Amino acid sequence: MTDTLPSRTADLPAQWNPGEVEAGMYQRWVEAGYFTADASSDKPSFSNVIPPPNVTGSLHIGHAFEHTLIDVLVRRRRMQGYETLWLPGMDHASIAVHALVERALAAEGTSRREMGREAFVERTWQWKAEHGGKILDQMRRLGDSVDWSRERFTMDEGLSRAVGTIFKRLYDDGLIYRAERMVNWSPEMRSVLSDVEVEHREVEGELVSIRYGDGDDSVVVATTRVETMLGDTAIAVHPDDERYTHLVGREIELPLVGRMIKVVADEHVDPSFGTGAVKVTPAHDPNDFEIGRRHDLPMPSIMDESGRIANTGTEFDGMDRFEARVAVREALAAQGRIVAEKRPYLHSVGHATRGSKEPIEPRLSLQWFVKVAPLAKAAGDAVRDGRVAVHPKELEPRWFGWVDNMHDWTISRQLWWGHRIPVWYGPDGEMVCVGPDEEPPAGWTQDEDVLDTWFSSALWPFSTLGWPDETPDLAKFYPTSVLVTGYDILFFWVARMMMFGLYAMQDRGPENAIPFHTIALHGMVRDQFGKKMSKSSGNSVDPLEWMDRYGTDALRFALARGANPGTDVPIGEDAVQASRNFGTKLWNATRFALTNGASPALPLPAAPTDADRWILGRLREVREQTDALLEDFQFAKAVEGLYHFTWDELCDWYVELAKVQLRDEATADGTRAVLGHVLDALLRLLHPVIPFLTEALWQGLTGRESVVVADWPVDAGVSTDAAATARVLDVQRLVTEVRRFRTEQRVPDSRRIAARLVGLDEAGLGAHRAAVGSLVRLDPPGAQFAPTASFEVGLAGGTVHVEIDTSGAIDVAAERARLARDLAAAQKELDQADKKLGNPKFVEKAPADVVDGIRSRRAAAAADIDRIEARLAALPAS
RNA sequence: GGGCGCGUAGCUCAGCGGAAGAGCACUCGGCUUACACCCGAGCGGUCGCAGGUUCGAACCCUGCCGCGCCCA
Repeated sequence: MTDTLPSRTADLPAQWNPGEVEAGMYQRWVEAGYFTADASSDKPSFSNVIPPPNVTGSLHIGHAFEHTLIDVLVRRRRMQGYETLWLPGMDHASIAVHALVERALAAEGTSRREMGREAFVERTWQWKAEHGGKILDQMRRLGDSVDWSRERFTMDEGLSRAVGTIFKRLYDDGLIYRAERMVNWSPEMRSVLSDVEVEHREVEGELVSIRYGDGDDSVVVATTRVETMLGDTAIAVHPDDERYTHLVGREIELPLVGRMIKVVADEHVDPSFGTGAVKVTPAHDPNDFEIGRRHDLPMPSIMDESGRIANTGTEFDGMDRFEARVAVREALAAQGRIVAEKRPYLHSVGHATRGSKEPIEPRLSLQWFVKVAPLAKAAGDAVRDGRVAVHPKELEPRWFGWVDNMHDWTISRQLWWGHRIPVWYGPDGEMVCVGPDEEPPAGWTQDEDVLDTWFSSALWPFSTLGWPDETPDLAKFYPTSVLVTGYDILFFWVARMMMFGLYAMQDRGPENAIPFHTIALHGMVRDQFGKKMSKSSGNSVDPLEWMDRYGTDALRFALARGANPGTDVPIGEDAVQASRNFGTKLWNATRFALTNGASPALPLPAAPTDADRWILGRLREVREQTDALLEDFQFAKAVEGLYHFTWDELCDWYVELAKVQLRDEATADGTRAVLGHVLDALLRLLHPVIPFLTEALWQGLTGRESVVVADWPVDAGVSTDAAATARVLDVQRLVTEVRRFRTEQRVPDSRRIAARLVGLDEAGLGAHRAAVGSLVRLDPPGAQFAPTASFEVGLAGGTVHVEIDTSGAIDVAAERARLARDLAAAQKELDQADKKLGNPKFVEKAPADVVDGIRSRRAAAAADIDRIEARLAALPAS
């Protein structure tokens, strides 16, 4: 009886109302200091940095996904006794912020150039204070167990110092250089972009064929960017192309401009494309630039930084590039020089992925670069020699494909929001790189440009820990343990973090220079049909809405449950709802347990029942499996396993069996202990995934402070009992068969019917008579028991003969149909087994255990057939 | 054009050499004293196609068809 154990259900509301509880619960966790790391701790460390979100950003489903995975890892390690640090923060998103602030300025009728650098930067800080960092509050709603006391921003003083320090080192080592190169230019931002900030897309343009020169000395070339002809300095043909041999070395007049340009022979020209002759604009096309270098051609720039035609001395000067494209074509047409036009013509054009999204313009420009070859090689080697693991391993080729073929990285940006390049120029063109503690020579001027945001993000795993100073944090938490991020941005900051980490920390030796031991890659969140989410297709979702509707835990559970390593995660509202339902199920099961006096504080029974032994054994297996899967970043399988255990085993079977055991004084206390013990462990195992719900339930169950800082479940010394498990499985099989019979015979679920179970003792299930009766609502046979139907159920322990009084005639046709289905299944089984066993090569070559398995399956099938046929024969004719 | 990957139940996906699985959806029956956000029972698949290896192939190999992504 429950007399000695006060019911604690009173502590637990009948329903879980996440919206009312989550925020307060999170605040308590933060105030209790659970998430604050201690660098002086003796515990082993588990640290990771959040891949810094953009200061302009707000939480989207991809963040929710990534943060859920990280939080699962972090919360588990915390419970396992690690000194955990999950460090939050943001990057300053130079281009995105510029786009925002400049748009606001334009609306006010001014511009950054008008207001000047200092005022602009001030204005931008103000913008950040007012609007930046929405995502940080949203992280609180998600339950991220981050250490807010260590929050960082890439423009913080300390992090800026790190930027200056590494720039100086790289510069002094010759790994940063300034050069005039063909770059991706954004006329709208008036800045260069790096290769990874440009995305090539197929667009409909035009292909215009133009005749240069006249008569026998003329050549036809084709282009999609007609306006660039103003900057042509040559025509190139393949050296073996006999059509043009007579022209090579001669000069042809460039239409509209009047300049004489050379015809050059170059191996890289594809003679089969178009006319086999190409116009060469060295200052405005990467391929042409290379041709220009090989043939020492002039490289006049014909466009200014905002994409307007300039310095051609033609009427087109001052026109925008797209305007000029039309005007130049029309002018050429007027001269009869247009030979052909294809429109629309599908071709690939680079577009800015940040800020403006406009087509980028290849442009010759003086910029700062990082010489990546040695750094990228080190980044590749770290994975090659196993110092850094990539999970899942299948994505390693993607990593190598990138770092082994990396181009030099353009790090200067013609922007003001960011870290200004620490190079100063003297009056006579001298140049000096000034370190953080150094003073520039008087009268010298600093480079105008700022650094790419990723230059500072690349330092994130150590700049946030205090580098370049040798801080306790750095000593304790670097290298970080794992970087969880999407495979789609492996090239963005992950590669850069690796390069800079290995470089900056090289004094620590190869093992300890790495920024993280493991790169765990996840996929992208897609809609429920597997389609990419995007604003334009209208299928993107707001995670906050789902959190409002179903609670944070439901969202986290749904996301984690879909997280197979490195693959995309389709998710729809259905999945979130199903996860909410799971939480409710767990809630109700715990309430049931509490109502019945369950407690983990009770001693496990000295003489556990089969059901006790079974569920404790299963708990052990599930715990071990969960551990193994989480160690391998297999979130989906881990969560799925816990879902199955909770719902299909604990709730569907153990709780139902427990109801019987609780009615019996001999087993009641043991059941309370087992229920309490299993739920205690289960709630801990689930806590990293659904922190809020488990906290409420666990506190209710244990009366203790918080599951956040509870110990991760370990071996309780209970091993799986094979015999007890077999008996429980037999009970399940028997119960299911009787339920099936009841359903087919249309006996209402609520109606209790009398039945006799013959052979139960012989099958080893004597102790489960009451349980079976309870689970299928059977009454013991009374004095007047007169069965109207009977059937046999073959179990591992023996055959049980079920006699049932259905209080009337049975539906013979339904029973016959049921038996026929069973017979067909058994017959198929028998045939398959016979076929295998009839093959001498199978018996000879297959492993003995496989052959034995088939033999016993055959025997079982044969027995089933005999039984079913006998039963069919005994049925009255219908 | 080069590389990587994927085609398994209506949908989304596990399984990757020895009895075809899950969630959701669907059908039928149930307010059975934790839970109708639930319970019980069910329906549903020549595992893209064609060859090959093997005693045995959804799983390994080859080719083809279809679909993604990354890099040119």
